[in-house]
Amino acid sequence: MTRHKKQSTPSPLEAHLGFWLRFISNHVSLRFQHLLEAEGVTVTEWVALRTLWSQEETTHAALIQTLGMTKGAASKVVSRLEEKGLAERQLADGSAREQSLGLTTKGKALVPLLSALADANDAHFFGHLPAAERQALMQTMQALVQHHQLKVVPTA
Amino acid sequence: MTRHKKQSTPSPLEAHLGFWLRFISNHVSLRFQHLLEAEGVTVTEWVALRTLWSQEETTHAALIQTLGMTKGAASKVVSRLEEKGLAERQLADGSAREQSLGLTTKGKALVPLLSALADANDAHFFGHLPAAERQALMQTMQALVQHHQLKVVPTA
DNA sequence: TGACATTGGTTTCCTGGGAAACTACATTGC
DNA sequence: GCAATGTAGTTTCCCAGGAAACCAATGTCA
Repeated sequence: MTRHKKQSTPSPLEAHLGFWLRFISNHVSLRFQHLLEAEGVTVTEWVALRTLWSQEETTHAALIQTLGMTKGAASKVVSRLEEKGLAERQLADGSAREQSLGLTTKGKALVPLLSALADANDAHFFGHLPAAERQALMQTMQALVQHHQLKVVPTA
Repeated sequence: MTRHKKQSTPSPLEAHLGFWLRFISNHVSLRFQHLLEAEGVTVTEWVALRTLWSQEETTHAALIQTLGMTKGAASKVVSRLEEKGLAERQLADGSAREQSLGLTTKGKALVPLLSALADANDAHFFGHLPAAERQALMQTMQALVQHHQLKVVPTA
């Protein structure tokens, strides 16, 4: 935190909460990425799949929202999923342009499996914490989102 | 967390602590990135600069450590810093291969400024929290690192 | 109805990082 | 002394994502 006296030396990296969050977050994501690898899917693809799973009909725009990526990137994600036979685009009713995205049966079958991996990964990293602390941590994070009105995950 | 009964529906993304950490972390990094942009420097470059600042003499290997990147990528970072006139490589004494890295005067001058930005960014995101909570959060993060013996930031 | 603006989605170009091949120095063992 | 092996650092190739140009369908307003 900034103090009023002039700092004689620039604050070290580890002085910042941002540093530690990034540190942990990267580890968590990286491990998850390795888990997913076995299923031939990337983390972003997982997010997309999970999103498509919840809503039977999803628009491209909605996907962009939850993915927190540019529309160009999102478009490519969908293409990849299509190539892997997990999702498919089709034109939305009454439009020759907007598309509705959905999972293939293969995709639908895969999601629960991936979800289990996500659970496992979270358990691996945080399972040893007392439930109260886990709860508190999640609370804090959500409060931050709230406080700053953070809208969409920028994949940064 | 995994329950013993079979889940009827795959757990949503937001059920995972990893999700929230990534969410916040990305926002924090992204904003910092924008701040740095004005100075023509990326986040990784900042990390490298700050590291070089602490030790008057840094080896390439040491840099790789703190950057948490492959040696190839690290090498490129150094090259970029060199092009920007912020750092320089030179052969370590008594070796025709190992190099010692250091900041140029321009680089040395820049670090405190960037450091201030890092402080400001952290303050922006976490400054409103009571000191105790900030403390607790950092504690939790560091405990996680400890518990899992996390070694190096994988930039993922 | 027809010009213009808007909007959904794709494509192209560029950048940063990982993987692995590669180069040149260094070390070890004979 | 010199082959074989190891090691520091660079380079090449590839992939994912952002930015912005682009294309086509839609909406709007005169």
